[in-house]
Amino acid sequence: MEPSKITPTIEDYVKAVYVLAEEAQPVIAARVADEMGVSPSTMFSTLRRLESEGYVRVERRKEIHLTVEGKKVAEGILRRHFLTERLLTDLLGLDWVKAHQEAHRLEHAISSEVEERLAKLLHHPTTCPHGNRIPGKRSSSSHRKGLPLHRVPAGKKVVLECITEGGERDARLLGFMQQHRLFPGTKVQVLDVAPSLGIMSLKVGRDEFSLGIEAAKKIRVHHNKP
Amino acid sequence: MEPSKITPTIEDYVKAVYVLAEEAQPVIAARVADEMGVSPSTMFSTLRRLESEGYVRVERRKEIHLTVEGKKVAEGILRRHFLTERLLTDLLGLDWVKAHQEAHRLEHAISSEVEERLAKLLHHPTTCPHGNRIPGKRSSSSHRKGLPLHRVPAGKKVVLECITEGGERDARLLGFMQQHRLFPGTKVQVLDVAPSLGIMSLKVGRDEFSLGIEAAKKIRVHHNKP
DNA sequence: TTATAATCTTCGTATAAGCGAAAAGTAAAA
DNA sequence: TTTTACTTTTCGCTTATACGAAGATTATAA
Repeated sequence: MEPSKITPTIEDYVKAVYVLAEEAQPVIAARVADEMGVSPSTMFSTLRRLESEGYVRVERRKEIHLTVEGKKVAEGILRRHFLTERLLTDLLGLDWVKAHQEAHRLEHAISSEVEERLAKLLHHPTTCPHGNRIPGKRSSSSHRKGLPLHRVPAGKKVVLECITEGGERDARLLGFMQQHRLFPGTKVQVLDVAPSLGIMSLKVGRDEFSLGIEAAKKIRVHHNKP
Repeated sequence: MEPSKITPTIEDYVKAVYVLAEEAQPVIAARVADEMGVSPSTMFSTLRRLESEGYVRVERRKEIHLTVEGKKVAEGILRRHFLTERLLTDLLGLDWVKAHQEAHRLEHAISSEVEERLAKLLHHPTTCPHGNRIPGKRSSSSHRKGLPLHRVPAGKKVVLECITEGGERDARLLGFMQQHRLFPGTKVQVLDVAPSLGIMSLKVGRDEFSLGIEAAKKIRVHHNKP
C-alpha cells in the first residue's frame, strides 16, 4: 500500500531508522525498538505497517532500509526538528537539553510553509544547536562526517563538531556536556583512552574529566587544520 | 477518575466547550459535536471520558459545564493558541487564515516554559491577531466584551474589536474579512440591517458589501468614544 | 556442535478515537 | 395533543498504538 496518512508515531519510527542508519549498520528491528522504547511486539506490528505503507523495505537478513519516500519523510522531520531547536535556543533562549525535548514534540506540528518561513527568519542556519547539519530542501549534499571522539588517539587535540541525533536523545549526556562546556567548536584534548575500562580522559580548557567510550561514540570531532 | 494523561483531542473538546460557553448558553452535546465535526456517538463516548476524567460536569438538562480543572485546561490551550498565532503572524509573516490553522496544530505541542518565553519574546501581547483577548496566567480579569456586530443599529459607526474564536474556525469568513480589510481596529459603518433577509450591509472606507447575520454574530465591535 | 543469548513472530488484550444504524427520550410546532 | 424534529444513548465495528507472554528462529559463544 502507498503512504496514506502519516502520523507522528510513524514519523518517529522513520526518523529513528534514519538516525540509526547513520551511526551503525545494519539497522535491525531490535535496535529501532530500543531507540523508540517500545516492546518487540509493538515494534513488529509497526514495522509491518511501515513496510506496507512504503516507508521501509526489510531485506533478507532482517535489515531495515528506508525507501525513497521514507528517506524524504525522515529528512523532512529532521529538518523541522533542527529548525525548531534553533528557534528555541536562538530566539526563545532555551538551553540545549530542553530545546531537544520540546522540538521533539513541535516538529510534528510544523507545516512546510512554516518550515520555510522559519528557515528564513533564522537566516537559513546550516546546523542545529548541537552541531548537526540540517538537511536541505533538496539535500544529498555530500558532507564528510566528523570522526567519532572515541577514535581519537591519546594526546591529540581536536575540535568538537556535533553530538549526533542519537546522542541528543540522551538528556544526561547533553547535561554532562553542557556542564563541561562541550559545545560545537570547543577545543578538546584527548589525554588518555582506555578501551578496557570503557573510559577516556579529556581536557577542555583547564577542566579534566572522564567520559565513557559509549558516550564518546555519539560525539563527532574534526581536526583543527582544515 | 481524576485527570490522567491529557491528549490533544481532549484539549480540543474542552476548548470547544469553553468557546461555545462564551457565545451561547446552554452548551449541549450536539453543539459541541457540530463544533468538533464528530458524530453523535463519538461525542457521546468522548463526553463520558471528559466527565470521568473531571474536565466537565453534565447538569440536569444535559448542559455541559467545565470544571475548574477544565477551565484551566481550556484557558491554557487558548493562551497557547493565541500566542502561537502572534508568533506566526508577527514573526513569520503568515496571514490570518493560515495562522489560525497552523496554530491549531502547534498549540498542543507547546509546554508552559515555551509559552512563557514566547509571551516575553512577543512583548506580552494582550490580543491575538483576530482581536481576541489572550487569557492571562492568572486570568479572571473581567473584560467587558464588545457588542456583536448584528446588534448594531443601521446608521451607526463602530470599530471592529475581534472575530471570536468560534468565527476563527471558519476559514471562509476569515478570508472574506481579510478581503474587505475587516481587521481589529477597522472603522465600520452599518448601512442597513435586514433580519428577515438574514443580511446586513456594511461600509468600510469606500467599500460597501453585505454580510450574513449569522456571520455578523461572530464579530464583536465597540463604540468609537470610550 | 551444542548451549546460550538475541531476535523475531504470534496471540490475546487494552485504550483512545472514530464511524454508522437504530432505538429511546425530549422539545417544539402544528 | 399529537406529530415532527432534534438529541441522546446503545450497539457493533474499525484503526493506530501500545502491552505482556510465550513460541519459533537465528546467532554467538563455549
